[in-house]
Amino acid sequence: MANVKNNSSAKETKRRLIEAAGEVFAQHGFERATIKEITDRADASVAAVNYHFSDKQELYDQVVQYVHERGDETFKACGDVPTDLPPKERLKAFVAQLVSHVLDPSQPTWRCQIKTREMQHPSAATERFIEQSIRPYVRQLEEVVQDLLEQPVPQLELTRLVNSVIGQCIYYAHSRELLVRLYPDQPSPADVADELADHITRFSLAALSCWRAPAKG
Amino acid sequence: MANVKNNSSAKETKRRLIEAAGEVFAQHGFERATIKEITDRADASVAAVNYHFSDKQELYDQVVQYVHERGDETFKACGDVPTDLPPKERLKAFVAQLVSHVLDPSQPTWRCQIKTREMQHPSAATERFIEQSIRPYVRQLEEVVQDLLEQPVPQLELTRLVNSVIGQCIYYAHSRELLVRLYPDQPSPADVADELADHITRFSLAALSCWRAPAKG
Amino acid sequence: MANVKNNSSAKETKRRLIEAAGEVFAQHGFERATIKEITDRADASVAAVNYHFSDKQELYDQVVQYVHERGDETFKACGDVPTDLPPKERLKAFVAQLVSHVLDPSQPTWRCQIKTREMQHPSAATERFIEQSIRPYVRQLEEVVQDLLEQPVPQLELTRLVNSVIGQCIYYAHSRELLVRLYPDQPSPADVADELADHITRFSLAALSCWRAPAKG
Amino acid sequence: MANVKNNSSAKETKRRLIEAAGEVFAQHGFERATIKEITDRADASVAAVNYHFSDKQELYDQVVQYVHERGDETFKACGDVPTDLPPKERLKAFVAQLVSHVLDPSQPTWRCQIKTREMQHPSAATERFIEQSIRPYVRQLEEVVQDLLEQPVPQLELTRLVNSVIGQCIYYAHSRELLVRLYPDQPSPADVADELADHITRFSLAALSCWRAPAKG
DNA sequence: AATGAATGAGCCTTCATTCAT
DNA sequence: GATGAATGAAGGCTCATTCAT
Repeated sequence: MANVKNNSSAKETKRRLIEAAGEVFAQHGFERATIKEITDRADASVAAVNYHFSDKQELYDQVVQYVHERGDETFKACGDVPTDLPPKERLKAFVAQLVSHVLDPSQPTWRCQIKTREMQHPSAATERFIEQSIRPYVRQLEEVVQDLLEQPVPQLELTRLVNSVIGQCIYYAHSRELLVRLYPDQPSPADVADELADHITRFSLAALSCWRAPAKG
Repeated sequence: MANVKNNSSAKETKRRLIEAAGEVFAQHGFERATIKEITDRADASVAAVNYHFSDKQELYDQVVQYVHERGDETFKACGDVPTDLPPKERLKAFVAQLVSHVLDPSQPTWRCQIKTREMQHPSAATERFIEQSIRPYVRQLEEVVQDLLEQPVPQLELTRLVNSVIGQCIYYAHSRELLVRLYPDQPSPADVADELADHITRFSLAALSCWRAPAKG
Repeated sequence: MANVKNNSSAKETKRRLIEAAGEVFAQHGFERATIKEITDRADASVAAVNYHFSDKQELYDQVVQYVHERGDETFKACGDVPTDLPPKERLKAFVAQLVSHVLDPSQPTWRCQIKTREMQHPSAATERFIEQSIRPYVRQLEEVVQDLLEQPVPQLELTRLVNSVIGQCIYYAHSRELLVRLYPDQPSPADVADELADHITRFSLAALSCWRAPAKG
Repeated sequence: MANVKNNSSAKETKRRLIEAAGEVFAQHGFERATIKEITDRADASVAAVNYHFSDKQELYDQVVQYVHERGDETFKACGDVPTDLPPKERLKAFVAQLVSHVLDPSQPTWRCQIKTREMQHPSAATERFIEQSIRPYVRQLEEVVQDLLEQPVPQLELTRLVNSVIGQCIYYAHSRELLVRLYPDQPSPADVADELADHITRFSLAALSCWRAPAKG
């Protein structure tokens, strides 16, 4: 009674549910998250989830979908980095994109947490995301790295070089909780994403500029 | 299998339960893991968990404890790296220790998974582990990195340099599932841990040898 | 029987549950009473208890509440006994009210049993009942007894006189099981409540009319 | 280890178990009482109960037995009241015995609680106790009351007169919790058992001395 | 004689899901 | 279109009891 949910069109309700589900799934994980908590936050009834979505699972899937949409944009933006830029600039752009993507403080925290969870146990939607967004990104990054080297290197070595770059970036997202504890007095990574991107770029450029192929076996 | 419970001392049973719990917790996470599945694998009754441990939670805690014991050994081993070794050798030793720790193929897979989960949402036991094992390791690594540089750098910069080294190592553990999908044809990281450690060492040494302080502002 | 759940509004279901719970709690006590037995009698599923009430405990509390509601009416009725009636008549009215309250054969047996249990280990609801219903009753009874005496008596003595009256009444409720065994051939107290009230009134009037203060010390 | 239970003969252990069980059964009731709590208090292992007694039930029965033994003594003591004493003195003695029995402060509290519980739901042992101890007591009390009256009264009336006497006594035991709440500032009944016995005797004597048979119909 | 180890039975509770309205 | 009412399934936990030692 007096449950005035103004402009509660079906779409609006679905959006509220996804938003709320994102928070709850991020906080508790899929299993521990309860539909009741989600619908409470979304100001809906428990039956609403099974009405608008078929399942708890289906709701989760759509949350994941929703999370990846932003990622798609981010990574596609890398496709727009002009190919005629100097390789150093291109590396800088790629690193900056990745760092700002995983640390973007304008994004609600739960998106990053969902993404981290998904990367550990990829669902179908995430596998698609890997293929459609991450793989092209990695391919292009490989090109950039190869351009920065004096001579061609075999694929395996190129992959590892790229991994070294990406690993530095992802670390701040994956090990967030560890870093908070190890360095409680340092600024939160999300607040200095620019500085970190700059640091990683310089570290990687330094390494690549001095790179020598390993002596075999 | 192994339904022989003849020499079932209390300790033996507890060990079996922890072992089984490790697998199940790693596979499903704390919530989804059921005591029944654990006790089935350990060939015990569900009540056994509440007898030997008081709780499902207490069982999980002891699993975490058990996991960290190995980690303690690994990281303490780094304390034994002779301090009079050349800095390059020391870096190599530290990287090798970390990589082999997170990828150690002789360890059951679930230990790594539990550790990853714990690092995302550290329990009390993990917080202790961070303080007692990881922090000393990081401190020493900072010294090594500083030694490799021509001149002293401020703490924040030193921290980020260390992060760049560690990030490369952890990446192979954290993004295991992603890497499997991106490079289905490449050897599993765990099988070439030595090569990876070598690569990361060389990449980091190259970067540090060319390192220049960032221009301020 | 009565498996017709057609007009099953929420209130109706709650009522059925409370009714059934009353019987079962009375018969077995809180601990031994099982939700299953309650819901079986109420023709509901075990989960219904946690839906309509949150707890087994909450259900019990509401049963107690329900029991006391009748008591409230009874004792409040004593407030309506005209104060200008002769004291003998007022005593008779008070005794009759109390006896009929504790023995009321129109009430299901379980109400009395619950009340007895509660009086032995009062819950919060029962403490409220004591304050709101019993204490005013006792106060008024004290006045009546004082009026029946030739001269004022100290509070402690007055209290004991009132206790002597009340004790006679309650005995038939508290020692029901004992009386059944001692006097198997006598009519059940509940069936001769009027006679008992009359007897107790006459016994008490006789005592009070001859009452002399005790010799001190 | 170092579990020095000096002089722990079998009998001694049984006694400790019964003592502990009495406390726990009194506090929690049969169902809620756990063997673990009992054996903890008795400094024994949980298996000891099933070893020394066969059952939880059997343990409870022996506790009841133990409780009634004291009652037997008390009530049998009434048989020793000289029959040639004046009826008033005999009444006084009977009331004093009953009051001191139910309020005896030298007895652990739990005996009274167990007894109260048992009177509400008599077990086999209690039924025996009723027959062997209470019935003779009531018989004798009936004789005393008859002696105090000017003329013979029918059995039913005699019974009710006796009930009026007994009811006053038992009230202080049964309604202990109620009295504590109604009169928080008055002395505990157990501490003034003598005064109460005196009061009840005088009240009853006053009533009986003025007693007139009810007008029939 | 006494107990540590282990368990089966049963209970309360939670939760996703269904369905009549 | 949306929900209050209700439930089946399953899980964690407690506890009296058993048994080998």
